[in-house]
Amino acid sequence: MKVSKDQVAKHREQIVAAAGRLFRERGFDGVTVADIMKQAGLTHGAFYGYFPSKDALIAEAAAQALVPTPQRLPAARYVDNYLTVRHRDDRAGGCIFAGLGTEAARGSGALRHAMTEALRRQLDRFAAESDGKTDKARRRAAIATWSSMVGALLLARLVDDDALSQEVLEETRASLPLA
Amino acid sequence: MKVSKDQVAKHREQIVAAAGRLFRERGFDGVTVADIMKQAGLTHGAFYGYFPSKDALIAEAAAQALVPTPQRLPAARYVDNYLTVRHRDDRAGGCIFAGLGTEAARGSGALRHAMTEALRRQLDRFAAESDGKTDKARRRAAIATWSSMVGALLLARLVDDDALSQEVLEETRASLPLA
DNA sequence: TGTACATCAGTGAACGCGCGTTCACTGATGTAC
DNA sequence: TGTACATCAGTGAACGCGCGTTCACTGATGTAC
Repeated sequence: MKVSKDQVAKHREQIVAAAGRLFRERGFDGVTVADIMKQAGLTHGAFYGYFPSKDALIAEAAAQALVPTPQRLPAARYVDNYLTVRHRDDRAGGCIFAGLGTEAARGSGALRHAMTEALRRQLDRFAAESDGKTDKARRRAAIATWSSMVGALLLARLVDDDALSQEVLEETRASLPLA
Repeated sequence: MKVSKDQVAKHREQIVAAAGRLFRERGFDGVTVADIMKQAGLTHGAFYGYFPSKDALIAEAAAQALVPTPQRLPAARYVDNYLTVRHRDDRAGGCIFAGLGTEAARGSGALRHAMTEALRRQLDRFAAESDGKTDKARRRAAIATWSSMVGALLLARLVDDDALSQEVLEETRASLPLA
């Protein structure tokens, strides 16, 4: 049955939000359109009224999950929260780079573009809060910091030994100038 | 038709090698059993004479791709080779952590275990060649270095802007003590 | 060494399932008067 | 404001395809004599 315009807008948000969480939790190929629609409280048939394809939703869900949070923590606090067991275990709500990075590298142009723009924002932000002397030094610190963070979280999630996993998080955090 | 024991051993190696390359290139879900068998010069039906399932092959192909190369480069040279455009563009022959890491984190126990053991070897190796003063400092440097490398290569492959991609590789390399 | 036969690696058709996607239909919305 | 009707969001069955996996069969291997 037809539904009010408000409901349509709400449903669209629910679909994108459900997709963002499910994709991060299970990977792009581990989630079906029907899974997403069910989590959004609809049936799978309604999907194609909102998006032309699963790929289109992937790009939009990723872009949505990459918008900066309104309250910008200082970079140092951001880093501290990032390299934690809590973040490691919150795949559905966690960083997309560390959660879907290797799959996204083989993804659509739209997806890769959204992630590239998010990476630029992240590097600009870290560079601005770095305490290097030159622009070049600050930018280098930002790149090195972000690479470490993404790599460490990926490794911490991959490993099947909790002690090693925590060690990776802790030692990486301890090695970062910002933290 | 039946085939000699030598051929069987050769075929097994070809299957594992083809799988290792194809999985890294296209992801675990982007490659079919038939794709792998074709690349190994056989038909798909023969697959289950070698492995009980695709998952079992995934674990074995990853373990195989993770065995250390016989000639061990000094860590500094390894790092220099790792953070290059050549490695970035050689997905099929490149590092599994940066090529399949986020998918592997959702993979089977056998796969994650193989990657965990490979990570331990890598960290031990880097720590041994680090020039920190204490064991703790050397280990921290090894973890920080490897996290940066994996993260940087992942980001360099993900990005859709070649200049930014190369910048990530170069600035990460420049920030590493070992290089 | 040569021969007969049991073994078994490989082939390719087939199965069953789940996925992305389509579509005829339903019934609530919201507009025109 | 109330009523009639066109619109269209949502439903759920269905489609078509590709995948992992199975299996009856083939014919080369390698063993027993």
